[in-house]
Amino acid sequence: MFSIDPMSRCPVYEQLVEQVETYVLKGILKAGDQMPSVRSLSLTLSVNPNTVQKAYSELDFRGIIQSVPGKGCFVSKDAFYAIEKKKRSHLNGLKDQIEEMRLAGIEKQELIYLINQIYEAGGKEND
Amino acid sequence: MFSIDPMSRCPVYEQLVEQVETYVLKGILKAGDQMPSVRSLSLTLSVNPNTVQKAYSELDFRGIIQSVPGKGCFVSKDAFYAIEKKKRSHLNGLKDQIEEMRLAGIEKQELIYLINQIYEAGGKEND
DNA sequence: TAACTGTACTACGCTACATAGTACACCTAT
DNA sequence: ATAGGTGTACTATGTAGCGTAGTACAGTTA
Repeated sequence: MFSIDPMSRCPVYEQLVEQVETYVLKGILKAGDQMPSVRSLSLTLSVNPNTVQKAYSELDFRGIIQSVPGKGCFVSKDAFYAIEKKKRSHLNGLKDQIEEMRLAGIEKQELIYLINQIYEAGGKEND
Repeated sequence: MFSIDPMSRCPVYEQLVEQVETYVLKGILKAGDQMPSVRSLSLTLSVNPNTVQKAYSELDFRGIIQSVPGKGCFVSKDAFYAIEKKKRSHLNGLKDQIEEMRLAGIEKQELIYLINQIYEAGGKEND
């Protein structure tokens, strides 16, 4: 379910965090679902338990999972809402990138086309 | 002309590279313009000459400036084209981010509105 | 000649990241 | 109660990237 690219410039623990968020958004991980244990996931991904623990700790801090000592880690009830809220706050970052695209001569119509493509394809996926 | 945020997680030399690119896109830096010398810019920004040199080396590698030993560094003739080409290749990265926005429930119309806002404001800037 | 330019190199310190190992407290099934 | 799972905390080590410091060399220009 999870995959890691050790050669990426992005830290392993951060890759894990982002994958969990994406899976929650896609509905693959749902509220109440139990996450793999720190030790089992570290074996699966061939990384150190501390690295997984760091990712889980960050996810807990963000309110996406809830850690229960002795039992396990579970997807938080408000996980989707927490991520949605974060993504929405990142609209400003997206704005800056689009501005760079405009400066680089990318036409407005190209971006509109891109968006249409994504939203149409996304809708079809759920058919 | 240039400014650095030492507290940013983004390396200083990378901040410099991005600023030069942005200035070229905005037309503030034009082909043939001479860049500040490695040593003078390092004094202005209170960073090490090696850090500036690393940025200039990267810009040279990207074809955005041309280093001439003994004379100085000059904005390349094809600087704008090189950056435009790079930005266009980053459309895929933008696509992934928009897809994330869609998954997070951001409406298509919100993004369209954002784009309209940016392209209209950008046009007015040149009046 | 002197002062500027870019370039190259070594050395040091700092931080982030990842690993390794150990230990503790909690829960649960046996 | 015991054993084995769970999350958590801690120290120690190694590596890589980044930034700084200092020095040196070659080319250009006034």
